[in-house]
Amino acid sequence: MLVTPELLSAFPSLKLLPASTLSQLAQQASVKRFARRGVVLNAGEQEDAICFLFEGRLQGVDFTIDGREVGLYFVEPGDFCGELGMFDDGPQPEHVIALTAALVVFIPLPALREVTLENPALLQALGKRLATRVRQMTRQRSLLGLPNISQRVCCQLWFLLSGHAEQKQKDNGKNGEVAIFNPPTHMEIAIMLSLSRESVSRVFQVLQTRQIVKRDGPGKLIILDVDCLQELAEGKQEL
Amino acid sequence: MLVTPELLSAFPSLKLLPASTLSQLAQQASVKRFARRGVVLNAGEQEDAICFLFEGRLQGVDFTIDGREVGLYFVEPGDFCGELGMFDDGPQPEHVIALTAALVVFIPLPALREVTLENPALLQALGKRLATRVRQMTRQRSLLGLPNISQRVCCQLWFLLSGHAEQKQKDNGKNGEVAIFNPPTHMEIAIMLSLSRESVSRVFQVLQTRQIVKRDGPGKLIILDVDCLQELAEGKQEL
DNA sequence: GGAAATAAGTGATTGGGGTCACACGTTTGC
DNA sequence: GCAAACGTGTGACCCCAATCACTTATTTCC
Repeated sequence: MLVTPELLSAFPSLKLLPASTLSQLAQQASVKRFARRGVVLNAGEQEDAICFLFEGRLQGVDFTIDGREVGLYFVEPGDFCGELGMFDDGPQPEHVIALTAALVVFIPLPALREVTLENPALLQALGKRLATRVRQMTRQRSLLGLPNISQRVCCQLWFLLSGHAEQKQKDNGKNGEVAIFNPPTHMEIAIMLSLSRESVSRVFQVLQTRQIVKRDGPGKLIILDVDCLQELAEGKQEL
Repeated sequence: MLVTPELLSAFPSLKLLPASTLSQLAQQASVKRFARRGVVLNAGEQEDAICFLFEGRLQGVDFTIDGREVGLYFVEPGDFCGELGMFDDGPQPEHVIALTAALVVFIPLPALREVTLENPALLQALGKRLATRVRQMTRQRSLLGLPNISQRVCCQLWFLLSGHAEQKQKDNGKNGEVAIFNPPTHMEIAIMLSLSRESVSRVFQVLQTRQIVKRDGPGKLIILDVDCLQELAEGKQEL
C-alpha cells in the first residue's frame, strides 16, 4: 500500500512539518496491516522505525520473568509508538501488539533523524510524547503501591476515564453519560494491576450491584456514578 | 555561591556545549545546598529549572494516595533531574529529595530552551535521559508483577548492581569483589517493591545465611555469589 | 556524651487475595 | 451451524505476607 503525504499529515505530530518534508518521508514509509493479536513491535529488538497508528488499537505489553503478561499502555489512532529508539538506539523495551485489527504506518528511524536536524520541533514532539509516557508510568506505578485491591481497580478505571477525555466528551453531548469505550477485559485489568482475574471480577461485581458502573455490551462500560468512582479511587470511600 | 562555566562542564550532558554558551548558562544558574531529607523538587509544582546534581545523592519519590512513600529512582552526581518540564511544561510528577547532604545546580528552563534552539544535541541528550528513564521504569514495572517475594527483592538487587556498573567495576580492580554502594535501606527497598519492611528483612536474612550477600558496614553491600543472585532474580532458583 | 531518631531482626497472629475448580454465556472462525 | 476459544461469575480452600508488638543495634544531632 502506498503512503501519501496526506496520510502522514493526519498525524498531529507530523502535521507541523513542511509539505516537502512530508512527501520525502512518505516515500520511505510503509503501511502494514495487523490482525488481532498481531505483533507490531518486538521487545528486545532494536526496531528501526516509529509506528504511527492509523486505525485500530495497540497495546504495549511486557512479560514478567516468569512469563506472565503485563499490560502497560494503549496506543490510539493518531498516536505513535516505538519512539524510544530515536533517542538512544537501545532496544524496544516492551512488545506492542494489536488489540484489534490495525493499520500502522512505519517510518524508518534514519529518515526521521534526518528530518529532526532541520525540524527540532519534531524532536520536541517526540520528547513530549516521552514525557507524557513518563507521567503515565509514574501514575500507574503509584497505583501499584495501593494496598487495597478495590481501590486499585477503581483508580485504574478512573485513569482510563481521564485518559480518553476526548471520547468521553464526544459522548457527553448525547445525554451527559460518561463511559469507557473498549474497556480492557478483566484479565487485562488484572495483569495491569498485578492482580488475579477473579479478584477484578469480584470488584466489578460489587461496582455493578452498587450501580456505580454498568456494562453496555462489550466495548462499552458506562460509569453511572462518576463522583463515587472518584472517591473510591482516592480512598475517601471504601467499597 | 557562584556558578562557573567550569562547574557546568563537569556534567556530561553539558560538556558538549560551546564555552560561550556555558558561560551564558552559568550566569543564570544558581547553586543550592540541601541537607539530608531536603526537598529538591516538589511533585505537582511546575518547576522552572533542571537540577544538575554535583555531589550527594537524590531520590525520586512518590506518595500513594493513601500517603505511603514510594521510591522510584536515584540520581547520582553528574546526573540531573526535573527534565520533564523541558518537553511539556507539565508539573513535576514526583518529589525529588536528598538522601544525603547534596549540592545541586539549578539551571532555569527558559535559559535551557533558548540554548536548545541552536544546539539540538542538548535536546537529544535530554531526550536520551528520558528514554533511559522509560526503560528503567519499564524494568521496575515488570519487577512489581513478580508473584514471588524473594524473587522481587533479588531482582531489585540485581538492578541496583547493573545500574551502578561503573562503581562496581572500579571496585572490581581491587579484588574481583562485586558490591552495591550506599544500598537502599530495607525500608526503602520495601517501598520500591510495595512490600513490608519485615518481608525484605526476612529475605535478606536468608540471603546472608546462605552467604549470597554480606553487609560491610552501612554504605556497602557485598555480593558474594553474583551468579546465584542472578539465578534467583530470574526465577531459575528458589530461595 | 547521652537522648532521640532511625535501621534492623524476629515471633505470633490473621485475613486478604491467589489458586483451583467449576458453570455459563458470547464471540470467533472453520 | 457448531465447536473451540474467550470472557465472565462464584464458591471453597489455604497459604503467604501484612500487621502488630517487641527487642536490639546503629546514627544523628543537640
